[in-house]
Amino acid sequence: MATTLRIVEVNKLKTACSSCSLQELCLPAGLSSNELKSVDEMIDRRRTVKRGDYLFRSGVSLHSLYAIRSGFMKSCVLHEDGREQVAGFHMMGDLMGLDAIGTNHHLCDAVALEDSEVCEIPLKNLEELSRNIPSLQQHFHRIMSREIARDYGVMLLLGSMRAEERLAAFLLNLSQRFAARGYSATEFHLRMTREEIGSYLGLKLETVSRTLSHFQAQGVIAVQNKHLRILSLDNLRELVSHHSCRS
Amino acid sequence: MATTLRIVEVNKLKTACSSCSLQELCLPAGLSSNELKSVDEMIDRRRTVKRGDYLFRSGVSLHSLYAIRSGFMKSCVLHEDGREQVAGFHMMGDLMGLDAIGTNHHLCDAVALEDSEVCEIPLKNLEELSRNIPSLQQHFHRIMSREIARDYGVMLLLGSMRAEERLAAFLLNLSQRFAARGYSATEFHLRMTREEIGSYLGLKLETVSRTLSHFQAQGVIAVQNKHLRILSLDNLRELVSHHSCRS
DNA sequence: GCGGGAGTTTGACGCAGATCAAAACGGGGG
DNA sequence: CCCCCGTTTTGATCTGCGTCAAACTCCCGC
Repeated sequence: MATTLRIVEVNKLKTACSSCSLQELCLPAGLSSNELKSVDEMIDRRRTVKRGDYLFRSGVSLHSLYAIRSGFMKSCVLHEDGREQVAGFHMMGDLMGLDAIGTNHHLCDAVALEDSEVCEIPLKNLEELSRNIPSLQQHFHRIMSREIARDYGVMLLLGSMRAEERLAAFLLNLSQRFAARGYSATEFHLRMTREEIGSYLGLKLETVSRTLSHFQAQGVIAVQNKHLRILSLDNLRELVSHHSCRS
Repeated sequence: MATTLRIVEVNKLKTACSSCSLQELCLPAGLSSNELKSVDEMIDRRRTVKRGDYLFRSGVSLHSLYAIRSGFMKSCVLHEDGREQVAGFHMMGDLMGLDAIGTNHHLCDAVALEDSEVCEIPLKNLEELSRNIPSLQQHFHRIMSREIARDYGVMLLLGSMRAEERLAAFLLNLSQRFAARGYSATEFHLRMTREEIGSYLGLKLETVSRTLSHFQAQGVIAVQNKHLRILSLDNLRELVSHHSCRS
């Protein structure tokens, strides 16, 4: 894995929040046009991150939160002994950097899995603005809380599911998230490698590959390299909790 | 496991935040006495929860966050198929219920592992007050963020550690948290069963028991039933990342 | 103090998934 | 267009932990 720390800044060209198609993912509903204007001003700048580059690295101090406008990223926690684990995959509308507020230092790496574009939101600005716009404050709290909820789901997955269930849950989760963004729920491009999937799911890449092949043999999905088509969402849902009938 | 839903409310007897020994865990430093007074008023009431009782249950709507004043609790996420997993253990100074802000419904059960006392903090009050007291706002954000950071740690543990490492990490974590609260870092009472530890760590109770016995045989700890003494914190630290020398 | 049920320990065995290995594939750069 | 290297697939074997089972301990209520 290349370890170039190349962070490319491109345009200040501001696509205003008010005209952003991700508005309803990113911002609370029902902001007045005045409030929208304040939010626009809060966004520091836009930044592009090329595939393979870091948006931020573990250990560096927190400057801003980042809302993903386009592209696809992963976040990786690292253990002191060099072990590394993918903590999440992030797509348009997701907010990154929340884990760093507590200590003021990022505790995971954020790496672009394809060329991506993010909005940089200085935490100070967000905090100040949310003091004045209650619905923004609530929205921000909800976003943080949802991240906690997501993490609980991952813990459940890692702690009590077998390989097939993990993979099925993973595919369903991607499916839902793509669907929520207006893309197909049943056909999409996996932007991460088998190894990254494995790392996220606590499995080895061979197991991921084998399990995908197995799903394909069962006619639940069709995979060809990174192109994935879900043939039966229902079967996939059954797989999530079907295989282990123990306590 | 008894499933009585018995929530006992006892006294409104208010131990003011200003005289609470957990103040520095719970609240930001440097509040004026006026601000402290506002915080006092924000706290709705105190509640006691008997060992085995629920503080809140998964699915019910969020009323308040709960700060633990004394005692020990666990939170359990449940999967639709009945599987259940311990998502965390919580002690004095910890804030519970953060996962529910996103959906307004609790997504885990909170159960007392010993008689406990909590402060009930209506979310609305907290939000309003933190709009007026910036340091409180920041503090709250930090607390949520730290929960996310903690979850990342658990994900790392569940996704990439072997049984010995998990248990060692778990004991070290308890040790640190007790120490931070002024208790012994090397000698404490495990309030949870082997099964609950296992559930939290993604292991079976037999594995937990065996691994503890193994640690004892190595002279790293001394366990007798729920009483635990750490004989060498350093050895324990080595165990966390020593055993697996792979990528 | 005594009985019983929940919690714990320990042993024997099996299996899901890790590990090792090798071949096939694919796509990006020259 | 072709080469090359990173990725994926598939097979064979190994192993850590789960599973099943049985005995033992500790409380708690009577």
